[in-house]
Amino acid sequence: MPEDNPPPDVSPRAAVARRIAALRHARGLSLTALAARAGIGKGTLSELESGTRNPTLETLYALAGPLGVPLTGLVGDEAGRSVSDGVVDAHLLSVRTHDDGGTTEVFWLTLAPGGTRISPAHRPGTVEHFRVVRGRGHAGERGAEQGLGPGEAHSWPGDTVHTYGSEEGAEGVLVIETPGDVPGPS
Amino acid sequence: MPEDNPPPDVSPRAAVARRIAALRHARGLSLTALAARAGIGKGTLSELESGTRNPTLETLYALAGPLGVPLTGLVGDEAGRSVSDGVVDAHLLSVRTHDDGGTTEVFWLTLAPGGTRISPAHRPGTVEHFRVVRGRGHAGERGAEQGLGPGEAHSWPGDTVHTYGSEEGAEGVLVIETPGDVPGPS
DNA sequence: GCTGGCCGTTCCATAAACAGAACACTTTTG
DNA sequence: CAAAAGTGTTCTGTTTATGGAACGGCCAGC
Repeated sequence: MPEDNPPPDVSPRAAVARRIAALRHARGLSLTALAARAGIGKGTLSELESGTRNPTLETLYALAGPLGVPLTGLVGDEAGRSVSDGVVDAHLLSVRTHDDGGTTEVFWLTLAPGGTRISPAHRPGTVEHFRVVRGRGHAGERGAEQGLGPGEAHSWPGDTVHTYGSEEGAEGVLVIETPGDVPGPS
Repeated sequence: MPEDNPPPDVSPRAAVARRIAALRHARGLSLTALAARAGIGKGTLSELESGTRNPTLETLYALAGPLGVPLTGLVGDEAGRSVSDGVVDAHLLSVRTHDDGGTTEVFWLTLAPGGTRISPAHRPGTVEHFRVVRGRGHAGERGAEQGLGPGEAHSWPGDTVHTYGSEEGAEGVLVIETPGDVPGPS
């Protein structure tokens, strides 16, 4: 049965809702005040921030002005954001979803000097490719890491435990390919 | 004269309309095909591209996936400029300028079916790397192109004439490394 | 204690965005 | 040359996002 099992809420609606509410609070504006400045109904804004509504482009545009952000600041998804843990900084450049449900993610990876990060296994069939652009580093399946200098690349299965690291620091392009077509329940 | 000079149309609606149409053409998708992949009505998409509709957030999100761009790529101003000549669509994901003046550019390349593009030599020392993610294509120094399928990669010097092409269409990640060496004043 | 102002939420009628069908038109195929 | 398959646009009824009104909760000032 197609039970609607909403995961952790990845919907763009919830993300935008959170972002608007956060920006409004940061500006010290009340819901009523922001609605007035944006020229939209306060009920609209209320339900929008609670994630129960699916705003139109023009509603978002009306809000972007008074909030002092470009439209991309409201809808900005994870692309362009960095995830950093002090050792590895992964800057997501692109996400592609393919017909079969597989995805291709492209990251700019910055490895801090002297650090190593252990990454858990991803889903079966995942493949990772890392091309070093600057510095020297090492990456690959744990126990089978390969040293890499500028211009060198290495590929490995992402569905086992793997590591990234560098002694002197390194930067490069990381491509993660996740397969689609998980045998659905049918 | 009370001519209501129709403004250059700065409305977000028209801008998004143009962007979606441009991306769709660059991918070689028909309106019908894109609507199907996005899971939206074709009438919806038609009127959306003509600028007569005010799309909701979720409609935009549905389109972003099949078009292979983040949401910001649809509503953003220049977020990731695309250069297309009908055969090759190069979507710039990232540019890095290094200390020595060298640069690394990361593109998402979409090769239209049945086309080949000849690219002139870049500056000496430039190196290009192309990794195919979907479809099949060929790339490399002219006369020494290499056939590539999903997951395969090829590197070649960018300072000679080289080509990109595909019979059935292909997509992948292209990395162009330009050396520093700029006779900087210092 | 009341009273008035502002807060955010919930409800309502209207306008419009939606999916899909019907359409005219062009290109391909036999 | 006719049939078939493709293109994008226009029309339909249904769904839903919208602005505004009504509502209860909270705090200040008389």
